[in-house]
Amino acid sequence: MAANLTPAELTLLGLLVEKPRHGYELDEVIDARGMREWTEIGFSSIYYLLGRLRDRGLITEVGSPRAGRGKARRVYEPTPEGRRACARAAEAAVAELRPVFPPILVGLANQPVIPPERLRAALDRRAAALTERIAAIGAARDTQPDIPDFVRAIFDYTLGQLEAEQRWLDAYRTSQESP
Amino acid sequence: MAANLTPAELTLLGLLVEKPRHGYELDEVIDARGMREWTEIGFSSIYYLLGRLRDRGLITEVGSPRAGRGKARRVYEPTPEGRRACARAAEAAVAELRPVFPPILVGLANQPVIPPERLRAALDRRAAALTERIAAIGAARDTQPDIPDFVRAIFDYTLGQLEAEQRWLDAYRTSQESP
DNA sequence: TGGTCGTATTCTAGTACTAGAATAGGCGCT
DNA sequence: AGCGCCTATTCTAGTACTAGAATACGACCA
Repeated sequence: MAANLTPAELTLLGLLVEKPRHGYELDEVIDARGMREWTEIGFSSIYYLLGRLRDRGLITEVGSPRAGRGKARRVYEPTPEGRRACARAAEAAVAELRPVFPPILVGLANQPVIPPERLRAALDRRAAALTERIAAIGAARDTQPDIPDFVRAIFDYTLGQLEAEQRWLDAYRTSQESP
Repeated sequence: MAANLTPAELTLLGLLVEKPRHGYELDEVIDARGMREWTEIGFSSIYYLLGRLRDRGLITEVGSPRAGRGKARRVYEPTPEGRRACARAAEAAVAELRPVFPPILVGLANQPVIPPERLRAALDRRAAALTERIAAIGAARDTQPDIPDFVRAIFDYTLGQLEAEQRWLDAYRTSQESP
């Protein structure tokens, strides 16, 4: 049994399950869907990851159509084993509670070394960024017409986390104000 | 100006600002405070990271006391530059809103490939794990007597995130039940 | 005095990943 | 035909990190 897929591998494999694609196209899709930031898949790692998935027998080259000018593309699609691995990995990712601790926690752990006024300013900056991002994500969710159920779930999850952070931050800032 | 510190580097440096320590002791402290999981600092990377911090002039060896039997320890303490870097990095970590996207999002993005009954079971498992962890963290926070303010903040932040996820999960599960 | 125990560090070899340059190769134009 | 152009892939060299084995070395004990 192959080792589990990393989040990045699962992401690419999932896009290939959706439909066969070639490397360059994967890069474009990642951009188009705004997945660049959170998947942390850089351009240069796409071919590398594709190579690994292929070596593990999870995807296979399905043909090399040529589009207008340009070098021949290598289009990949998942093998049956790849489809199974994708479902298994997605299921595991949904079930596994592996809290990911954002850098702010490390920052808070070192809070005593930050001069108080700088700490306050840093918290203010975070609050502003938070408000802005919540608005942006809310807008993205509400303006798009026919979001599939599962995409809406991603928006909602993210918004829930951000709003929880906002509440925490409000409480923490007031508690700092009057010690 | 040195590049920014990674979370792992900031963690170690922060522990050294607290008080001078040697490698083995850092490993013990990380265990004792339950930081192993979320900092993701393995034993074997401690000396590696210490070496890098030293090469960058952020810490310096302060002596090699010997304790009972055993090889000479190398005790490090931060340099003035190291203290500054620590404060700067901690401040940046507090201010910077860099959402960290947990694997569940990748799982949700691939939700359509998961058979419905397996998805439901996976969500159930997550709910159980979530309840358990919330209870454990709540207990840890409330049973310890004199938690410093900033440590309580870390607990509260984490609890807030987990509870938000719990609310989301409840809503999502019921929405799945009756499509 | 020599063995072995416990503590702490260092070394070795390997994996994973990344940035950016180099390359491949057909298309369209003149 | 030949030349530049555009698309897409592949290569090169390096960084970062990790697991686990190997080593160092004084203390303690027979």
